[in-house]
Amino acid sequence: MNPTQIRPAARFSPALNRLSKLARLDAAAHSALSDAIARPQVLRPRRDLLIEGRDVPHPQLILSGWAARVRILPDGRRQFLNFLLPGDLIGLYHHSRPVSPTTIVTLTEVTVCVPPAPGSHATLDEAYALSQALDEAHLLSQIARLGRMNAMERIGDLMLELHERLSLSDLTQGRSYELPITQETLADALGLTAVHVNRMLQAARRAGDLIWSTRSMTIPDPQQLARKVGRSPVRVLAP
Amino acid sequence: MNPTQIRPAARFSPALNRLSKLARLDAAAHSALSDAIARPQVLRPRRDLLIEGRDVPHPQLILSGWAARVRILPDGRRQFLNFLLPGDLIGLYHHSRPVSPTTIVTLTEVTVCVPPAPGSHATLDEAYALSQALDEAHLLSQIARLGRMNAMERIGDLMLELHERLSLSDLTQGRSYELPITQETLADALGLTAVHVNRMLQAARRAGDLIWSTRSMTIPDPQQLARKVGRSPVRVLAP
DNA sequence: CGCGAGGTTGATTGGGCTCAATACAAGTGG
DNA sequence: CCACTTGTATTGAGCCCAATCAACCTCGCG
Repeated sequence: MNPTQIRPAARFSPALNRLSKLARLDAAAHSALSDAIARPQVLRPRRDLLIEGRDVPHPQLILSGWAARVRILPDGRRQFLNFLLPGDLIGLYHHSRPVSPTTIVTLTEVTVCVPPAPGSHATLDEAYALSQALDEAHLLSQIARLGRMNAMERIGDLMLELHERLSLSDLTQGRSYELPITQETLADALGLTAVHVNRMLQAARRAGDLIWSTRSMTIPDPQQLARKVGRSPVRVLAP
Repeated sequence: MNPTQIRPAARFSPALNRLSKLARLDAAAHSALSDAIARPQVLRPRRDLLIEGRDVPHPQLILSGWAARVRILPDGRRQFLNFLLPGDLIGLYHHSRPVSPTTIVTLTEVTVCVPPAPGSHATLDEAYALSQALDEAHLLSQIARLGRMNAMERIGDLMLELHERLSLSDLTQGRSYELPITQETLADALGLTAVHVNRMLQAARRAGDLIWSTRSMTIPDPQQLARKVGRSPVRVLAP
């Protein structure tokens, strides 16, 4: 079956699911979101979704594919600041005339839409706020990762985070998930070189911690890996 | 003159100034903020302002002193995620029952107050949103710093950022500012060891880039240093 | 005067980088 | 169908930046 023939609501259900799980959307919010999703926009890989220093015209919701915030140093060194996955919001600010603090670039083919403006549905606003809080928590984790973890721990920790995040939008298959990025991209997210990431991934496989093959990642024992790298799950909500 | 005898509005003017500069506060917002500032709370160094995983009871505004978000790894490694300076807001979330993603600890004696709740003054909300956007931009910078800069660049870049931020609240004296933290604290913010920070600070002095003495930092030529470490100022607002 | 925190210095080690070559698969055009 | 290109992954050798370990110094302060 050709995936383009699937109804948007079904094709982009991961993004919808994520927001629905964050806050229980009422019928009106859900319907407004569905309407927005019905007007998707597709971008090829390596296209800019936002550009550092430019005005942010409106927020966007990732419906499918992977993107990343990126910062390039004057001499060409590149750092991916965080990954943006289906269900993630970008460019959502609450002040007037916002300017993007970073460029956001697509890593794969990406589908986005313009979500309902904040302030129209209380439950949706709650989902937006939660999404933003999660985003902040992930940035903080990224800082600790880069500042105080060694290469092996960084990789393990990030792979666990991605599993955690993707499972929120039902994009995991048990202990596996699609990881549609190159080792070089991974390196630029982890503050390492591609060569070293390659060696560490092999070491992780030998240790039975991570199995990477053909754009897919498997974590045989997430609990054990979490213990090994000293990771605790991200939480922003009281139980 | 004993500083405790100064009126709160004057003593804590740096924090007030910062928020006033972010958005032009109208009289009502300014007065509400002044009322809040009139009920300050003082904390000694090394006290927790928020604890990771615990409920956030209400937002807080730093009136004086330095604090930091911190993450401790199970084996004791410590990473300061960002510094919190006078005028910075903490624990401001827009969803119900927020939980703090990190512990926040005072580095010096710190004065805080509970700022007016969001939603009561439009200009104040604008200032809150801008403050939050700046905060996010600084987190992103911290990620690039840790991921892709060497020790010397990290130090220069952070010292420039602090100068930039402190000047927003008029806490700079020309090219100098008070830096009331130890080299070990700096090391934990920069993902380095205290020993190495010490060596690099000496090298920076020899190079004429930074002059650190008795808790005070001077940047003889900010422009030149910015060029040297490849830094561009943080902006979140269209001009 | 003794103590402790913070700062300084030297010697050594090592994790991750650099440079370089090779392998391999997917296109792509002749 | 093959030659060629391009992007990605892999492997090896050597080096360097920052960590580690260990003294020692300085100063404020009880």
